Parts: sequence; C-alpha cells; structure tokens
Amino acid sequence: MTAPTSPTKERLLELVAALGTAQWQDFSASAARHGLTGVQAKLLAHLKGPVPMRGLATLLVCDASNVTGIVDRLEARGLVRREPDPSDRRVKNVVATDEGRETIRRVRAGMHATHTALDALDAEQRTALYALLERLRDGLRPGS
Amino acid sequence: MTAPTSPTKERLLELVAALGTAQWQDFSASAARHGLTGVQAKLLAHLKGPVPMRGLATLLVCDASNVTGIVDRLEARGLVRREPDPSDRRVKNVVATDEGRETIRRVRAGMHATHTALDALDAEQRTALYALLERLRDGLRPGS
DNA sequence: ACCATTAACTTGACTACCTCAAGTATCGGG
DNA sequence: CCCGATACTTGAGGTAGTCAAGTTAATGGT
Repeated sequence: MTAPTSPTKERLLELVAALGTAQWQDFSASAARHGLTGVQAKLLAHLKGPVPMRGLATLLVCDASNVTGIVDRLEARGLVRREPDPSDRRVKNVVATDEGRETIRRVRAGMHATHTALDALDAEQRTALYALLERLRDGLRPGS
Repeated sequence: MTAPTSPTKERLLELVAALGTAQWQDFSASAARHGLTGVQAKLLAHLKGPVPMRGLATLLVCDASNVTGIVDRLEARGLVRREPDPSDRRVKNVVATDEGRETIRRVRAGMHATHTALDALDAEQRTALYALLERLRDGLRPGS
C-alpha cells in the first residue's frame, strides 16, 4: 500500500496543538528577549497600518477594555502611538512607531526554533505545507 | 514552472502563527463551554497517567509555583487529584479523576472548527500534512 | 552516620491578562 | 433634536505567570 493508513484525526489534532504551542513558545521567548510579553508582541505584529482599538480587539478576539491596557503598556515604552481618527472622533487609531516596527521585526527574526524548522524543508515541501495550512486555516476561520 | 515559486518563509511563518492562534481559540472556547480556562484544559490534556507537579511545569514550560495554582483550581472542581508518590515523599503526583477524563474528552470533541477543518482533508492530504507537521515539530522542539 | 547539597512543592508579593459592568463622548437616523 | 448604537476608558475581580523564600525530603561524600 502507498499510504500507511492515514493518521487518525486525534493524532493530527494533537500534532496541530503541539505545533501551535511550540510556535507560541518560540514567539514569546523571542518577544521576552526584547522586553515584551507574547501578547504585546502579537498586538504589535498586527500594526501594518493604523488600526482602531476596536479593530485590535476583534483581531485579538478579546474585549475592547483589554486592549486599552495592552496599548497603554506599549505606548509607555514608546513602541506605539494613539492618534485621533479624523473622520470619527470616538475612534483612536493605534500606529506603531519606528521603534515599534523595528522591534517587531527583530522579534520575528529572533524566532530561532521556527526558522530552523522551516529551513529544514525544501521548496517543494514548503509549497505543499503552505497549501495544506491555508486550506486548514480557511476551515478553521469562520463558523464551525 | 510547476510550482508558483515556493512561498516565502515570512508567509509560512505568518500562516503557522495564524493556524496556532485559531486552534487555541477553538480549544479555549470549547474549554470555556465546560467551565474551564484554556490553560486548565491544557494541563488536563497531559494527564494520561499520574504526573508529578514538576513534570507538569516542564510540559507547560512554566514555573512550578504556577502549576500549584492551576492544580488547586482543578482539584477544587474535582477534576484532578494529588496523590503522594510512594517512592519519593517530596513528590505529589497529579491524576485526572473520572470526571476529569470525561471532561477533557468532551472538550476535545467540542472543538467544532478544528474538526470541521480536518474533515475537509482527504486521507492522502492528512497523511501528507501529518508528515510535514511532524517534521516541523521535531525541528521546533529541542534547541535552535 | 553526618552534614551539605540538591530537588519538589508551597506561599507571598507583584505584574500581566482578561472579562464584565458602568460611565463618557460621539455618531447617525428619525 | 432626541434616541439608540458605537468607541473607548475605568474599576472590580479572577486567572496566569514570575521570582524569592521557606519547608520537607532525598542523596552524595567523607
């Protein structure tokens, strides 16, 4: 037989969980080396442009009041800035400062374990992995 | 060319992160439906047999004193039991109660998004995914 | 056998994260 | 103009995480 009987869903589930955990550990450890918590770095990672507080709460899947505290701490370190939205005075847009952008870049670059793991795959494997993960994520995203 | 140039490492990194996050959200949401936090459920998931507190700290990659609190709360709910280790009186082994085992089983079963996502793959895709993830995790595990 | 070291666990103090309820300011439609 | 909805903040309360210190028990060397 070509395939040694496909792995059970339980085994796959376990593996996906283990991978997610390992990746988060790697990310958090790298963030810690730059004086950030994992959550702070994750928020920073979402700031490719200005994002309203509410939008961050949606992205992080948490209450808006939680975002207030995280942004407070990032702002105190000068990695992020709140600026008023010109078209809606209720909204505060969060923007990464130059230092913030540089910091998150370094955090990503410092994920040694993840980089090493990905380096172990050749181009073909990466393409296959990408396709499979994309498919998985699409199923994982919306609702059930 | 057959492959549309393999995806950049950055894109793959991002995808792995997104997948990890989505999976954790799904797990935590299912745990919450059973009155548990994600961390509590994760600890419970490791209890296939008796595990000393220290071992749990290693598995969860956190300080031993942190485990004390988590186990306290699980024990208060009757999902877990501390029992003395016969061969080393310093050690307390944590064991899941029947209710604890049943609860974690239900939490896993309640991960609707993950199950749906995995159901979208055929046997061949699962086998390929499993192999790739296993490879990734092995690289992600030890040191750099 | 004895003592020093080391290991497992808990406690206490402190911070971060997270949610909910309530409050303030603003927006937008009738 | 007023009412309801939306964006954000604040405060209370609980979980999660770290570090330092303390207790108890195992262990190794002499």
